[in-house]
Amino acid sequence: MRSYGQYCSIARALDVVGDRWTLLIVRELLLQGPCRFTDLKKGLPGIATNLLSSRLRELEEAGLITREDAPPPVATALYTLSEDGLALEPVLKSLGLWGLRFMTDERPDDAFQGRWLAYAPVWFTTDADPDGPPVVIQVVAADETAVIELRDGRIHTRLGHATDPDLVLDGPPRAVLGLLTGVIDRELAGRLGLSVHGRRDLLTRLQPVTQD
Amino acid sequence: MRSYGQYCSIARALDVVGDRWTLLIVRELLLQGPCRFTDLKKGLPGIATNLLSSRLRELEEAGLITREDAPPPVATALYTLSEDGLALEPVLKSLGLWGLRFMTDERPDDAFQGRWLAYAPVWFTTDADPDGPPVVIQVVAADETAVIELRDGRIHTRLGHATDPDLVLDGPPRAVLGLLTGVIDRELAGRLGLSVHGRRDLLTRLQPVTQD
DNA sequence: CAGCATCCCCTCGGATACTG
DNA sequence: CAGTATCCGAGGGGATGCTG
Repeated sequence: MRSYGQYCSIARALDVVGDRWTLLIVRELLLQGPCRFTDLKKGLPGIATNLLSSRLRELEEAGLITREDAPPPVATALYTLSEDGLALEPVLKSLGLWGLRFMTDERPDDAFQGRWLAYAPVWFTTDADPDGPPVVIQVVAADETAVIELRDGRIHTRLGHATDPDLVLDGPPRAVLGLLTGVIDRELAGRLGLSVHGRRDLLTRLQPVTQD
Repeated sequence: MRSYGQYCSIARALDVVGDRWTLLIVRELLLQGPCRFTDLKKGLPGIATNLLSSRLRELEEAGLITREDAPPPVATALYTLSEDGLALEPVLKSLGLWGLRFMTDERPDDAFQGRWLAYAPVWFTTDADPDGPPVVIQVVAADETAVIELRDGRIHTRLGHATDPDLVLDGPPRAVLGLLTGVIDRELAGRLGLSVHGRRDLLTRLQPVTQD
């Protein structure tokens, strides 16, 4: 990216991560941890391979990622976020929190991945009753499944299925994620096709975080 | 900007503000308040006028700014951040905080403006002794002057000169801003050409903020 | 002079094909 | 699997011109 040529930390940050795709590559590395080329490509539907390889080179030159040859079982290059790269997490959080306001716009062709189902509750919600009993929520959206666990005031998520969840949410991504992140209410979620089974009272445990 | 086509709030945020110059336009509107076309152009050295006008149109369509015809004394259009636009402040703060790590790189041709001297302390530092006595610091860098006032735990800045400041910092932007934001120490600032007059002990009052 | 629109040129991004 | 090579169109930068 051409430099903005301004002695301002925002402009200098954008000199490094302002290129198209760059912040989404960092998102993938934050969500998945160290990745191979193909892992990144899968997580970034639509990116051209030449762009991905050139962005990875630029990120390495800027010191945001390191490229290592993985040990024998894998035998391929692994891209890992450096300390400077990991430090972008608050930037992606605030950007994603701001972007929630656009998640209700209907764009049926948008790609959707289970990982995005998993990180949203962790980054954008808090447990309203941190001292309350543990809760296990199963979420299903667009053939992707994830488990949200509330325990000790922390929110954990993982892909896959839960055994005996307290609450099950199933529906299109807009309905499930919209309700979880608080951008739509339960009534609208229902009209968008959300089905809820189990202890729906537990939904109040998840509260949208407020910025700063 | 071409959409990323992902149902992810980070990707959707970048669909709106990921274009080149867009976030810097928002920065100007946050720092200056409502602006005329020419105010923005002055604050964004290097932007082409056609790009500025097209970005302003896109920002208006996205609902981030409003365009109003100013009352008679000005008789020109005024661009103002909407609520959604103002909500980008935490994004710019976290981005700028992250970008501080690049402010020590020497790039002599970078443009520098007094406003950037003023916002850095407000966004990136806190008063380490909020109950301490009020402090007035005069900063001078690259012919730009600003006043930093610490009072009641708050940090205020304005462009211009102070009468009888407690402390005066004068030097190249890298030295002044680097020291204020904590990315370089006093010794290095001195070697970069910083001159300090007055109560240099007051410098400890300004502490870099930590992210999240 | 403020606020664009137009032009040219060149870089960048996107899609596809191809290789170690 | 992990990229590189290539082509083409879109977008950015810069200069200039137009309109009130």
